[in-house]
Amino acid sequence: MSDQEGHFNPREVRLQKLQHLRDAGLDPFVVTRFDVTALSKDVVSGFDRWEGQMVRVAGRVTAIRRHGRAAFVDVLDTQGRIQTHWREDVLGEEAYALLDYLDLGDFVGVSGEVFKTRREEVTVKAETVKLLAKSLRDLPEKHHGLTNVDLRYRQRYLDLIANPEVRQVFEVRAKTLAFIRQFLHNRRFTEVETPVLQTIAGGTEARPFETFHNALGMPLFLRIALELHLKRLIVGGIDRVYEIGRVFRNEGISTRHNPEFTMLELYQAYTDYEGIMELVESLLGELVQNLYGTTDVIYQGQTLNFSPPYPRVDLVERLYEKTGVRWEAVQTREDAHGLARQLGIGVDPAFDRAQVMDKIVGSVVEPDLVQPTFLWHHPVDISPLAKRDPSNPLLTERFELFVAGRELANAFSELNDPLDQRERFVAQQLARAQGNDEMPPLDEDFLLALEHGMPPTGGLGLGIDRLIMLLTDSPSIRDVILFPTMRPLA
RNA sequence: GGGUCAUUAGCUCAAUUGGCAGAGCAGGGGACUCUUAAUCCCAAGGUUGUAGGUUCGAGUCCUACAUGGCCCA
Repeated sequence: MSDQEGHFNPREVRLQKLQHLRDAGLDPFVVTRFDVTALSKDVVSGFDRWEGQMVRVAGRVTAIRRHGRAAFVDVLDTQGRIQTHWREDVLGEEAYALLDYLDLGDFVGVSGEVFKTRREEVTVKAETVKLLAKSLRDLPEKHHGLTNVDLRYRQRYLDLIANPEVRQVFEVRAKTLAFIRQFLHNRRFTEVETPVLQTIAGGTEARPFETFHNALGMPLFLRIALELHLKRLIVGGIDRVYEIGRVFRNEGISTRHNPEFTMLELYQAYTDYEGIMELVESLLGELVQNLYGTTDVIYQGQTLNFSPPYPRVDLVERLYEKTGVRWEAVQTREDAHGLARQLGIGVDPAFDRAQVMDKIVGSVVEPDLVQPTFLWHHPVDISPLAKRDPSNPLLTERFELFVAGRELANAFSELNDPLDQRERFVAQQLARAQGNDEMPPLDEDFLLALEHGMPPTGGLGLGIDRLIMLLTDSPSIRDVILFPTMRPLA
């Protein structure tokens, strides 16, 4: 490089280096493979077995420390960092000169013997070096890494390079999903995939995303839940069925909400909500034990113990203890808004009675539920898909699992009475007609399935992203989603 | 949707009361064969998010907009 070239920006300098390499017949982009025989962490932690062995390592260059006719080059591979030592007298002048055209961020393949430096660092003594890909852009700053939150999400690949702990979060996510699949397989569950594009997006209350199918000439909606299709499969005789899938809700974005997120829903015939409780407790207890070798997880400074059984808290009773008001006393929409006002809880004036009561429970009951706790026996008026409690038809056989004050799972004995289900759907249509656009339209096709007969069934929905947040001590849902929804830059 | 904070070199950050925009890392030139935040010398790098306004003078004060964080709904 001549003095004159010093004022070019980093990308131009790198382009010039690339051109020089191409001119010299060393175009990195024509290389198609490099047979890797060792990974960084394996070699570093198992040095006794690797000492003196020839290895071929490959990865991204993250640091170059030149000392005249020798240099240390740090290589980052999928497991971590390993140091390589390049010496002119070993590599030869020509090969060593590659250093003049090497930049941080480039990919190299290095082969050589494993040894330890005087400072006891496990190192590969480079005997051949090969540039495998050139990077035209700077890596994030080496001391502080990439801290700009916006850029971390937009350019997650840089986040993964600069912040090793990010990788760990997504490894835990992958292990968790694998564990759940194995756990459910052991319990004879079948994994299925059901439509994302639906003519009616039901199964819960939420505004859907709308799209359009050109050939059919009709609007379609992205699913907001997995529920109604999985129950159709219970009708069809798949007695234990589950799906882990993306659902989409057209709502605000926050540290706990991303417009698309991942749900586990499972349905097991011939059991009820108490059978599902046992399943959830076992699943979470074994999962945490499997991941961390203990049933304790520290989340935002609080130690959460996932070993079963979890306490059961009766929703109506707890609300009474906290407010002195019985659920049955709140008869009308006005009563509910009055109670919210009295408790100092701000609610959308357009909310109907059920929405307000949901909000009140969320404010006075749920924040106390730090350790894994089942909140159960929800009133039927906020549980349109749950079976009634035979001993009290105003309540349902339903539970929600709370951890760290947040809802993690929702489950119930599934309503399988097609006539009762129709009545509840019809009631929803009334709310829909009054302007509640979170209410799904009546799903006649689902009712038809129910009329063919659905066995008694326990069902569960569990938010995977929130579970991963708890397991990885992540304060924001965006920390557990690789590419969270972002507004594009102009 | 509301409030609030932030946006300065490729990256991470400074800049007193409104008074010459600076450093570290990365990049460029040079020295150096066991360094690891390598070290040493030299030079370069800026439309301070965008558009307006106030002022003799704006990174700093005002307005709008853009993007993001946090809190609330």
